[in-house]
Parts: sequence; structure tokens; C-alpha cells
Amino acid sequence: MTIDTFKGTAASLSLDKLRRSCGYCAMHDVCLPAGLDGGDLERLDSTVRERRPLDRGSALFHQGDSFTALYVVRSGSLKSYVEGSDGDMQILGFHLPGEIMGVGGLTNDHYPSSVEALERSSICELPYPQLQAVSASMPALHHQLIRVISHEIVSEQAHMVMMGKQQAQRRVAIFLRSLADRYGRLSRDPTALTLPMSRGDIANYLGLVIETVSRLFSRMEADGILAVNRKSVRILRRDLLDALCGGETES
Amino acid sequence: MTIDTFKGTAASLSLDKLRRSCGYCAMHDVCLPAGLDGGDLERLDSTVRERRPLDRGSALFHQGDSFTALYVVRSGSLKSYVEGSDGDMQILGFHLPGEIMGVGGLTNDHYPSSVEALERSSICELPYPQLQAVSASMPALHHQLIRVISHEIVSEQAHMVMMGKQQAQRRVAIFLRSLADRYGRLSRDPTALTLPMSRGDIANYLGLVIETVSRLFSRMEADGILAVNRKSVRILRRDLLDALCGGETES
DNA sequence: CGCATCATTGATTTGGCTCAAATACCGTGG
DNA sequence: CCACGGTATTTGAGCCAAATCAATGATGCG
Repeated sequence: MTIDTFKGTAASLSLDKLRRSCGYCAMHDVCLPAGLDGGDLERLDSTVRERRPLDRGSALFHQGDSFTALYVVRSGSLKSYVEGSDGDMQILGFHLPGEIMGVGGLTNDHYPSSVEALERSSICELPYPQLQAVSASMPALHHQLIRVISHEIVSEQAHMVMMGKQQAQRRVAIFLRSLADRYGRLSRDPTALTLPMSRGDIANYLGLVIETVSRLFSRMEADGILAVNRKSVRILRRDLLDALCGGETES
Repeated sequence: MTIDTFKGTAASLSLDKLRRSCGYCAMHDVCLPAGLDGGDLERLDSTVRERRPLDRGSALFHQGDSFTALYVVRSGSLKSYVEGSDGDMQILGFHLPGEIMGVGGLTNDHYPSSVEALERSSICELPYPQLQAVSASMPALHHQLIRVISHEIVSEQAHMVMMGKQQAQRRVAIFLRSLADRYGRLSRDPTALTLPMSRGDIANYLGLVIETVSRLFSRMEADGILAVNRKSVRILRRDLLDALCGGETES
């Protein structure tokens, strides 16, 4: 392997570590380290731990667990949600590679929501004490952390706009567009979506019922906007999709 | 004045300044400086500027303005909202004394929402470059800032739960309870609310129409839960109000 | 005092929910 | 490989909570 030529010794372990490092991660520039340079990147790397992959349906943490770390999706996808005492749940968001999870826990000592894998997913763990220690002497990381947290706020606000008064079809359209754009940023084909979440999850997230989502998928397919097949959705007419989204700005 | 005994000279200016300082501010322990000790507090103070009061209806900043500062309500109240290109607006939140505004701007260089005074209000301005400089050498402030931003996320999530699938009456009940609790934290009477915002603002914020809010106020009055008179709302039966809110946790 | 805005109340409509059923899909075990 | 049971999804019919439409009443301001 060519990598060995400049990082010669102690083969498998260090190679493995390198492969897992932020600098070589495919998410590099859409993730927390975006904008950090070499030295800083290494110091951040030293605080990142990789957890063993989560299987579909298993939890990264639960609402009420004590806050210990922030997490970033490395691969796969997850959902975060809160559960009321009466057992109803509300999905707050879906997390794709490069996206951060657990920021709600920073303000208390407990996570205010749960996060669960939608498919087998790998996760980078950033134990908060270490992250704090490192960022104390690294203004760029510190600022980047604040930016990432603030970005969460803006995304949530976009979601609130959608939940506020938009029609069901527009909600679905905005959801698909947002997903397509996030796929695009990950250099995946933004017209060929593979929805990792169930119809029920989508409906819950959008404040609709499952039947409505299903009907709207069918309708948009009949209108030639989508080709829907189970979990795979192909966007045939992005222009029409955008039209359905109306004048709203997207996340 | 007793204050002069330990901060003797240069009468009016420094007294004025003192009166405006975080240490003497009534919001002290519900605001950004909560938990900071003497020395740190003074250094924070040096970055705080007080803007001249905003009149009802005037804007603190507009969506799209370039980001320069965070703001904290000192007195009065404000609303933040976004406007779609088609002119529709969605209110994202109301801001009472001690609460922070503008955090959405941290992730971009522009504020993603507008903020407007609901009544004559005074505001503390925290120019971000200075705040950044000061917090770089003050881990406690830095952490506090992150906590405050994270708190915004959690509040928004609570709002999303409400917007998700709650009945209209529950939304109104949760809104009133949240306001009452925030009044309480400000040591105001949490049973005697003075709503600084219009019915239209409330309706918009809750994802309802104005008529529905009006009807529900009337209904809750008929049920003996509230006494409503224009902008003043007295909570007569907090227990019944809580019951309407259901098993949901509040912000 | 008169105008303009805000709020309340009533009548009617409707988008999305609920209830109900059929269909497709998936993993499992024979 | 195929049959089977369970789950997820789609589709249909009717209903309901809240929206819309329409006045009327109250408040505050110039």
C-alpha cells in the first residue's frame, strides 16, 4: 500500500488508526473538523473515539441518560426523538454522515432526546471533557463547535417553519428536497434517494399520519415528480419538486 | 447612596455604568453571566454595550443582516420570526428578560431570522468579536455560552413537539404554562400574565389561526381556568392548565 | 368623535385524520 | 425453493377539528 511508504512502521494498528482519522475521513469537510489545519486536526483526532457500529434499532443514547459526549455520524443514519410520559413520540430529526448528535445535552447534564440507528451505522464519539480541554487551547475548534451547534438551531428553525402552517404536500416536498440536498453534500446522487426511515418515521417527523405520507408519495409519482419504490425514491422532476416547496428557503 | 461608599469618585458616569453592569443587573442569575465570579464578571461587563431602547415594532436586526453581535433582553419583550419569499411569516419565539437572541447568526455570517420589539425594550449588545476574545481566555464564560446556545436547541425541540401533533387547546395551554414559568423565573407573579404579543402573534407561533386562539381563550375562561381581559391573563386553576398540557415536559 | 386595528363570535367548508381493508414485502423455517 | 406469518405500505370511505368566511363588538389613537 502506498500509505506505508510515508508512514512506514507498525503496520496494521497505525494504518487502521490513520484510516479512522479525521484527516482521511470522507466526511472531513462536512464535519466538525471542517476548516481545521494539520496540527489542530491531529489534536482533535486524539479526542475522537470510534464506537463499534450500531445495529438498526439500537440506541446511541436515551433521553435522560447523563451527558458524556457529542457524537458524529460516520456512516449510516439515525433518528432523534423525544418521548412524552404518555408514550407518544416525536421525531426531531434524522442524522446523516457528518452530522452531529447530542448537542441538546450540553445545557443540562442529561440528553433531552434519544437517538437510534435506522440502519447499521458507525459513530465517532467525542467525549466532552476531552473536547473541552482540547478546544480550550484551540480557538478554531472552539469556534467551529459553536458554528456547528448554531447550525442545529437554524435547521430546527427551518423545521418549525415547515411545521407551522405548510400543507401536507409541501411538507413532504420540503422533506425530500432537504434529504436530496444533504445527499448532494455527501457526493451521493441527489436524485436517487434511499430512505432509511419508515413511512411512519417520515410522517411523525412531518407532523402527519402515515396514510397521508403514503398518499402524497403516490400522488407525486402520478404527477411524474417521483418514482417511488419502497425505500427508494428517484426524483424525476426537481423543478416541480422545488415548485411544491414554494418560496421557502431550505436548510 | 451606599454604593458611593465603596466606589467613591467620578459620580454620575460610573454610577450609571455600575447600575448597568451585569453584577447589578436584576437578570444576573438567569442570564449569560450566571455562574461567573467577580473577576470574570467584570471582564464580561467590558464587552457589554447597552443599546438605546427599542420602541414597539422596531427591529433589533433583520433576517439577512450581517451577524455582528449576540443580544440579551434587559427589559421588555421581543419576537423572532422568519419571512418566506412569498411574504408569509413564522414566529419562532418570544424573548423575555435574560434571554439571548441572535444565536442563529453564529453559523453563517448573517442572521437567519428577524427580531422585533413587542413593547419598548432595552437590550444588551454583546459584539461577537469581543465576546470571542474575552471567552477565549475565560473557560467558564465559554462554557456558559455553549450552555445557553444549547438551551435554545432544547427549547426549540420542545416547541417542535408541540407543533408536531398536539391539539389546539393543548398548544395554547402549553404556551401559557411556558410563559407563566418564565415569568416565575423572573420573580414576577406567574399567575398574572401580561401578554405583550397580539393574538395573531400567538396564533402564528402555535401554528393556529387567530380565531382558534381567541375561541380557546374564551373556552378556558368559561371552564374557570383563566380570567382573560384583553392582554392580561390570570391563571385561576394552574392544576387544570397543567392537566390540559398532558404528560408533556415543558421548556 | 371617528377611524383603524384588534378581538370575539357564529356559520360553513375542508384538509388531513380515523377507521377499515387489501396488498406487498421480508425473513424464517420446512 | 416455497409456504407462511408478521410487518409495512397502499388505498378507500367517511368524519372531525380547525380553517375559512363573515359579521359584530371593543379599544385605542389622532
